[in-house]
Amino acid sequence: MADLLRQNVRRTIDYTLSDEEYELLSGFFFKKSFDKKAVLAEEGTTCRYVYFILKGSCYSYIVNRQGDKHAVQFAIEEHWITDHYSFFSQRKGIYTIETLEPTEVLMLNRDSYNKLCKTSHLFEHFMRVLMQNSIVALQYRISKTNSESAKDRYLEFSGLYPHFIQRIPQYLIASYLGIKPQSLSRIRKELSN
Amino acid sequence: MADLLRQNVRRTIDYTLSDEEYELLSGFFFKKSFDKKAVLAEEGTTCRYVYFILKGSCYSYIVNRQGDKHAVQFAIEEHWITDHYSFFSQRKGIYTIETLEPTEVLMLNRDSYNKLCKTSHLFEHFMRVLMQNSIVALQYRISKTNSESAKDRYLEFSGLYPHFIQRIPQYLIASYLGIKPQSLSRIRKELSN
DNA sequence: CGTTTGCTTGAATTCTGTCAAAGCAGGTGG
DNA sequence: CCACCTGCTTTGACAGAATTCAAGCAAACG
Repeated sequence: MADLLRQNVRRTIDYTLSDEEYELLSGFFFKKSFDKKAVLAEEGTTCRYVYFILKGSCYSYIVNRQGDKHAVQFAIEEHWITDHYSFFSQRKGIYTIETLEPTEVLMLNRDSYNKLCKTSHLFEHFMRVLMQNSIVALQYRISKTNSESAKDRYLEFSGLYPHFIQRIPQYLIASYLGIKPQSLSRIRKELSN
Repeated sequence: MADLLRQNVRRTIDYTLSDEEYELLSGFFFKKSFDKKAVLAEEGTTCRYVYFILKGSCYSYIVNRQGDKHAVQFAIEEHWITDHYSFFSQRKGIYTIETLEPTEVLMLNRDSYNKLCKTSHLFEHFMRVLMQNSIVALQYRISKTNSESAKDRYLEFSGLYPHFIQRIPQYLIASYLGIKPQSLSRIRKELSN
């Protein structure tokens, strides 16, 4: 799909951009391709972009004091990803974002983001609804993390995001679910009986 | 503070509402008082309002299959709370929101919320930034839940929200942190040595 | 003043993590 | 084209952390 961004706007706020509107909007983004394992944003340095995935996939993770990586978010085609903390505050990032495959993205920097929000009520609306949806998902994830067993969380995850199960290595899914790869392996073994 | 809402707008988007703007805005809200343990929103029924706390405190929780309550969010003065999922989708709620003390709130229903967003770029901006801030906090909480021990999570929580420790019963804080009250009690004992 | 509610503590159990090793698959270079 | 390497998954034995069950206690409440 060439106009993945236009499609995303339509899906999100049920509004179809005219050709002029679409041209205007996409003028603020620029397209870029990354290899597998490329770093889009790095802990310790300011995250300067929000990324919209056109093709490929990536994930964000945090590193704790012991040096372990913990997956925070996955993003595939038509998903948005950034270090929200760093991007909005312009402070040092706390997450690293890395591609899982060769990946093509649209990038929007902070100035463009601000300008779009300021000059276009429609864009601000779009962003508000995107964030609304994120909050719903994040809060749901938190409540499930605290109230369900690892097995049930895995079942729910694989039900909600079957395409992720295909494309994302198991040790990252384990870390996303807050368990070790060995534990996930045992859960899967138990479920296969 | 009489104009807690005006103060919240100023703090959030660094903009001071004129008297007319403030009058116009607050005309969409209505004020209401609740007893302790009053239910503001209930699992299974559509959540019709977002609440802004003027005085008092409340919390949202989810109930799992085993019937255990799990605290999802706490809200005190100048905080916003709702069942985001239900409020925005207008479907049956998945969280219950209950007061912890006698509590005074401003309530905004879905129609007013929509109308405000549609007619006022400023309000939409305000909401967008509120949500942006929520996402930062929620994502941070998820990453810490998955990467830190219960002890470290408690230490961080009590450092970030010392006022919560004062006002919120320990068993709810335990549930917010994803552990049992007995475990939190043991953690606190260990920390006091 | 008795009842309820929340916090603490102990002992036994269950679940997840840790450590170590082996198996497996895909990719690379000889 | 095959052998090897590397990264990921699986498995087993054991250690450790959190839960469960149960009891006791103190403060708050009606």
